[in-house]
Amino acid sequence: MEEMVLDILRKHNLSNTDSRRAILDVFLSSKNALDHHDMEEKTGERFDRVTIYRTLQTFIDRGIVHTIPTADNIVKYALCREQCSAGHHHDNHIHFFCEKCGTTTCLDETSIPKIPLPKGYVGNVVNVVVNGTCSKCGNAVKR
Amino acid sequence: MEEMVLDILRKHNLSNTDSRRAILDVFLSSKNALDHHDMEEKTGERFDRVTIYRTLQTFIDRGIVHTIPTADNIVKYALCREQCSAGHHHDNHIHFFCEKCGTTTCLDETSIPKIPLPKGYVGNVVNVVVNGTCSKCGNAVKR
DNA sequence: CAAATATTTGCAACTTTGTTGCAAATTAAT
DNA sequence: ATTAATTTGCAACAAAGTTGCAAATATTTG
Repeated sequence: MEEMVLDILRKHNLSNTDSRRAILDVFLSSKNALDHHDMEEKTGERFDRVTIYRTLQTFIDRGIVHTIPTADNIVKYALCREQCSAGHHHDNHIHFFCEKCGTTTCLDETSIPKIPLPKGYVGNVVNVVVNGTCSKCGNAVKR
Repeated sequence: MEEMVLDILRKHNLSNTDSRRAILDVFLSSKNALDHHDMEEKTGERFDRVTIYRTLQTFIDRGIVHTIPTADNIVKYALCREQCSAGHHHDNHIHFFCEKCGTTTCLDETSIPKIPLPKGYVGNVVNVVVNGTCSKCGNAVKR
């Protein structure tokens, strides 16, 4: 895990600092997307809010992390899986927002269908967020 | 136009007040989705921020307006077209966010394709936001 | 390895966005 | 026209996000 973190930093030409390592660690050990507040908490409150904002922004700029616009209007961040590069994100998966537990997940198994656009519109990145009940919360109900 | 506004209020059992009329007016005369700030501006700064927040919320609750989660993470509001009712939105169209001019538009001509979900997930509302270049900005480039 | 340079961090201060309680004003009902 | 219900604005607050700058840390170079 630690090796993975260093690898990511090296690959993207980022200097190896405490906060970057800590934040990447949190991402790697979390199944769900996280917001700024989660990140403060999970890094043990040992970094300034500003540092976290700036680190997340750096990761976005380098294509390490992408944001997910969810219905509750809090920016959530998640690791990019594939071929994202600086300034260009290609997260081709669907995001799922669970209305019961509030978690946002990247559905890596899925891919976004082709979206037909009216004449004159040129699409770039497509965001699909499905709101509903996740597998964990749905199963709980059946009991 | 004025008649339309009153009609909407009557249909949803809402009392006829200055701010509600003004805000509906703005929606009816705007092609794009608007955020809270836009709304303050376009109503001529004559309402308190709180009133605008509350009025927008009321409209959402009644199914008159829906929100659009965009990449820039500012809540944008737009009129519901079809069969939205209190507590249940059915906006089945795609939203388009223009990276050049920053406007968010409802593409009424479109509809959201069926999104296949992994086992265990139950979908409810699906949000599709395409980022790209809108017809206006794309044409401008060609010159 | 140490000095020089570049980058990153934390602090303070601030802006923007959104919320809540309550009294005054407006709207609707009788 | 009076009463009852709803809506508004104000004040105060909370949370989210940004900026400038000096101190601290990381990297480079000799």
